[in-house]
Amino acid sequence: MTDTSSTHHVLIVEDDEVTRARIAAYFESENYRVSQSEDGEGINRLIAESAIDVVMLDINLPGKDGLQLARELSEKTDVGIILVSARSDEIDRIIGLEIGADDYVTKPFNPRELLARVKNLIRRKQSDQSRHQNQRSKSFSGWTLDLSRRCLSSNTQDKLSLTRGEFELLVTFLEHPGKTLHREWLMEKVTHRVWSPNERTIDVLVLRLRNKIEQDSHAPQIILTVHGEGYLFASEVL
Amino acid sequence: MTDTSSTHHVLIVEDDEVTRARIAAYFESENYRVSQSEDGEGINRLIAESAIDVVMLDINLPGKDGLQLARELSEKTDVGIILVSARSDEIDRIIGLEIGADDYVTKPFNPRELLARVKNLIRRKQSDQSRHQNQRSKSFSGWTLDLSRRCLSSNTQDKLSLTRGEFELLVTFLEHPGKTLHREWLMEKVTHRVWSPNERTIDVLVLRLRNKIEQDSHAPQIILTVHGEGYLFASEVL
DNA sequence: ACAGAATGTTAATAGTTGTTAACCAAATGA
DNA sequence: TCATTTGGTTAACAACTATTAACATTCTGT
Repeated sequence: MTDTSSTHHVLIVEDDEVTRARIAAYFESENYRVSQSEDGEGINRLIAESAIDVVMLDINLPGKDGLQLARELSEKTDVGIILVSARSDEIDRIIGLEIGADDYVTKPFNPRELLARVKNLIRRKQSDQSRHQNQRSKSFSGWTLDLSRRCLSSNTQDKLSLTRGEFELLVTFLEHPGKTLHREWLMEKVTHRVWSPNERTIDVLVLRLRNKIEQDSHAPQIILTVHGEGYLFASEVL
Repeated sequence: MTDTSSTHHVLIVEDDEVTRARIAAYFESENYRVSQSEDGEGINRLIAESAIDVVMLDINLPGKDGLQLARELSEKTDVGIILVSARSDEIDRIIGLEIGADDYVTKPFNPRELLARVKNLIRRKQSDQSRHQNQRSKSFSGWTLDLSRRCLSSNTQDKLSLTRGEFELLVTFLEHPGKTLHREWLMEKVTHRVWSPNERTIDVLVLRLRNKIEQDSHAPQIILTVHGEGYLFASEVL
C-alpha cells in the first residue's frame, strides 16, 4: 500500500521570516515535508486536516499566545509539539504549567539539535503507536474488536464481520478516541487518498460502520458527528 | 521453500544513479537477481508482489523518508532490510534497528562489505526458515499439518490429504501468518509463475483450501480476504 | 495410452466500495 | 423569527473485486 505520507510532515510556526526559512530549508534538505505559518492563524485547521507529525511552535507570536495554542493542540489533536522560546525562564514556566508539549528548545538553537529532537519525538510517537498496534484486541462500549481476526464480537450479540474499509476506519477511530477527526485526515489514513471537498466517501463509511455498531444508528452514541469539523469517537477504549 | 530461481533476489533503493549501477553490477556479477529503484516510490508494491529477499535501502531518499519506508516494510512484509546511510549518526542507527531493519551500513562502503552483509542476512533468514521447516508439523486452530507426510490431521475429524498446490499454499500462509499476502506474491511462491491481472488461480486454490480447513467456508475464520489487497492467514501458528 | 486426479480457465453470481443526488438538520443573517 | 445557506445523512446505483461452480486442460502412475 503506497502511503501518501511516507515522508514525515513538520509544521514550523515562527514569526521571524529569516529564522523560519532557515529551519524550513534545513528540514527540507533532510527530506521532510515542511509547512510554515508566520502566526498561529489557521494552524488548528491545518493540523487537523493534513497529517502533520510535529509542530515546532514559537511561543512569542504576534497576536496569539503560543502557550494557549499549544494547550489547544494537545487537547484536540495527537500532534507532537516542540515549543521554541527566546528566554529560558519562560521555559521554566511552561514546564510548570504542564501544557501538553512534548519537548522544548531555547533560542538560539542549532538546527541539528532541533532536528534531533524532532526525530526523537517522531520515534517516541511511533513506538507508542506500535504498542497500540501490537495489542490483540480493543474494547469499547460492549464491543471487542479482534485486530488479528478483523472481526467484532460482543457479549450480547453474535460475531460480526467488518469489510476492509470499515475495519480500517474503526481502527483509526480506536487509535484516536476523544479527538475530532476531520474527513481529510480520515481519508488519508483509511483509503490513502486525498479528500476533495464534497466527497462523501468517509460519510458513507461512517454510516455503514454505525449501522453495525450503534444501537440506534439515527442517534449515534459511539461515533458522533461534529458539525463542520468531522467525526469523534466518543467511547472509552480499553 | 525453493525459490523460483536458485539465485536470490535483491532490491537496491538508491537515488544516486552511479552508486546504484555500481552496486547492481557487482551483485549481478555475483549471480544475484537485481531490481532497482531510484526513490521509494512503488517499492511497497514491488516487494509485496515479487518475492524479494533483501532490500538495500538508502535512508536519504529524495521526497521519501527511508526510515518510514523501512518501518512500513517490516510491518507489512517479511523482507530482509539493510539500511544504507551517509552519516554515522547514532540516532539513525538506533532508530533504524528499532524500526525493524536487520542490518546497517554507512557510506562510503565497500561493495564487498555490503555483499557480505546481504549474504549474512540471507543466511540468517534461511536458518530461521529452516528451523520452521525442520519442524515436523505446524498447528493452527485445531489443525496440525504434517510437513513430511503433507497431510492434515485434527482431533475432531479424520486425516485429510492435500494436493500439492493446497499444501504449498498452506505452507506459504503458515510461514507468514498475520501478513496480507498479495496474489502476485502467492503466485510466485506457490506456482512459480507470474500473476497476470484477472487471473483467478490463487482465488480458486484458496477456495479449495478453505473448503478443507474452514468450518464454514462461506464465513472463513482462518484465511481471510482483504478486499483489494490479497489474503491474510489470521490464526496463530505454533 | 488410459483413468483418475490435480490444476487452470471461464463466466455467472455475490459482495464491497465509491459516487451521486435527494433529503434533512444545523448554523447564519437579515 | 424565518429564510437562506451550509453541511450531514442516506438510499440507490455504478464500478470494481472476490467467490464459486462447471468445464477444460495437464499431469501422474500404471
